[in-house]
Amino acid sequence: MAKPKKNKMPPKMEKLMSLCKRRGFIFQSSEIYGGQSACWDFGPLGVELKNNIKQLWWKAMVQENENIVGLDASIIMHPTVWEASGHVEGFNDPMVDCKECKKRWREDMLDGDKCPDCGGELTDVRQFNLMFKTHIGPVEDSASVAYLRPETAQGIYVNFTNVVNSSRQKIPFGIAQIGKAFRNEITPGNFIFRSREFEQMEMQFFVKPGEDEHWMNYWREQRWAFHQRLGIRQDRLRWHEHGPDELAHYARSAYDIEYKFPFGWSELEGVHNRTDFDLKRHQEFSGKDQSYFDQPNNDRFIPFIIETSAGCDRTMLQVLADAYEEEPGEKENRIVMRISPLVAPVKAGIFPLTKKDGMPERAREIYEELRAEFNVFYDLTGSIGRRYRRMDEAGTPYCITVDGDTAADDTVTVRHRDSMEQERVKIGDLKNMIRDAMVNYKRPDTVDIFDVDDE
RNA sequence: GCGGGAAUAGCUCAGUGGUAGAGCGCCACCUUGCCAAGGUGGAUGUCGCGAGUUCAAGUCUCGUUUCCCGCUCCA
Repeated sequence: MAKPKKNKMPPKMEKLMSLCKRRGFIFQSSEIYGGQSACWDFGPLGVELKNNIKQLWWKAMVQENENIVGLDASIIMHPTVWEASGHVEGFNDPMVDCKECKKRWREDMLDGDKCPDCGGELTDVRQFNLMFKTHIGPVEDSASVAYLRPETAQGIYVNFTNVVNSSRQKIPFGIAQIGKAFRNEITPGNFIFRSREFEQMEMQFFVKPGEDEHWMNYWREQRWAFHQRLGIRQDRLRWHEHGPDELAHYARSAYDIEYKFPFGWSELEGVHNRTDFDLKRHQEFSGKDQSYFDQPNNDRFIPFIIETSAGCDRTMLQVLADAYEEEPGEKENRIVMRISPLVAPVKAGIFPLTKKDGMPERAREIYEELRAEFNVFYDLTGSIGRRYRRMDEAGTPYCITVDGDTAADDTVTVRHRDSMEQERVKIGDLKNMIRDAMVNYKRPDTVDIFDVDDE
């Protein structure tokens, strides 16, 4: 098994990053200027994949649940929001470094002024603020200070009463949002796993106190099912329950879904019981009533919140890492991305077998027909095998080839990415074939030559 | 921020003081009836940046910037 080398990331991560750049999934931000650390740009294939993941999440939340509605809140919010949320206090960590062993500690977690590890002398306290600070208006004085949101959830909480009053939703109901969040991480890294600008997919579910643990269980099941829908290998997913010492200040219980990345088991998303902490705090800081009136039962209460909070970029990295495989080939390894057709950036490549006998023209006709419904790709450059392999790296599930028989019987060769098998398919059946694959995809059980040991 | 590593073509790298290189990839044409075949031609570099030493610096010295890995945290 491949062990990570010193000063190196795991081999599979290097391979994956290389492919992502080569094929146009992910580029480093501002690369021509030397790069901006922990910021990433999504290329032509990457933005398709990411959009597909977001659309699937939105469908699973908003479209398939009549008691969940959407929201798109502003990134810059009133600064008091972050006092109420605890971020101004909680995201300001006083840090000290040991002058001897160079370890870093949170000053408020230490007893003395000596390093707990080696007993060395510690540096003076430095404040680390995890929130990006900016200024509203042209003058940089303290009155105009503002923060980029470090999480999207608060945009939902502060709109709770707006949604109740405008949408006629009754508890229990949820508000879903996809959006960017920003954290000035001290330790970003592992490709897009932890970046300073990232995207969250959050659904906050408002429930009656006492029914909170029931809904925790319900949403845990729903979120687990989502990853199966993404076509992720199940043996690489697990739950992690937060122990009492891990729980955030707002949480009563918390579960994380973890994925076995090439760099180890890491958190993908959380399902948290946030109690009535958030709405109570906003009621306190804003002076506006945040309670909900249950008319049929003549009952007034501040709802509990069950939060499902997923990292969009992490989910994308999960899909990419789970998909990446190398198989021994005759000359060199075949690299194939086994991405589910549901979220694959390109659903099919359409090729003329040769440039003769009107094949390019016929292939373009099919291309025009299919691209009205799917993202498909036309290519006539290089040998047919080379074109197949290019599509393997893009994660394209089907290659459709027009050959000499096509003109006679209106059939094409369909080459399957996962099995590498070929079959004749009627041109008129192509759309249904792709639609069906997007619903019924089953990832083959394959051995990953880069797989890491269990921890 | 602290410690370590690194920076040469799109990618992987070679080049230890004397004209800037290879493989792969990319583009064009030829060839090609199904898994990175072959041929011909082509584009692409202030060797991260700035000083210094030297007749001469990708190469030696100093500085600097950036990235990567590790350290507290989390989506």
